[in-house]
Amino acid sequence: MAVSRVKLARVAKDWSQEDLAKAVEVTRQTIGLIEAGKYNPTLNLCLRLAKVLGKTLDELFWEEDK
Amino acid sequence: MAVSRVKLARVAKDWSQEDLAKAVEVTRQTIGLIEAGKYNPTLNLCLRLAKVLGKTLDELFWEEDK
DNA sequence: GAACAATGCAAAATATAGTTGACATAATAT
DNA sequence: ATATTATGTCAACTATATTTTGCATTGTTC
Repeated sequence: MAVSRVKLARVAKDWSQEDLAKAVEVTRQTIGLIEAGKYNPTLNLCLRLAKVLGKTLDELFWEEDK
Repeated sequence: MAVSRVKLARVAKDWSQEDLAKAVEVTRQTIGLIEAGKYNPTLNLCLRLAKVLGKTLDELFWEEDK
């Protein structure tokens, strides 16, 4: 499966999982699980991730097709 | 506070809360709470809501400003 | 004005998002 | 080679999303 767009946006900023975790106030493990696609984050967390990564919700999480 | 865009999209389709709840497979109460802004739904539920309402995540949940 | 559909609200239960602490490993730096 | 940083994973815990049941209220509509 494709690399998560959260991970792409994170490494584009040269941030570690821990850097991102601190920026959105969750743990490193939570970021790891989200990037691994093993998780279903809440809307609030998605919004915080989008903001600190300089992306919109759609850019990080939307999938066009069916 | 402004009316939730989920509610606007729902009434635009002439659906009851229960209609929408069935379409995304949650309870009527969950829809009511989301529309009332008293809730923090999961990403999966947001995606299902967007799809059945014919909107994107950003159209329903993104806020530009700060 | 009784009957019914749509919504709001609330308490108790269940499922799962997110934490904490710890250990293992890979990569890189020194 | 060893110290350090970044990541994966796991078990046990806590917080909260979501369910279930039930009752109250507000329109309709007949």
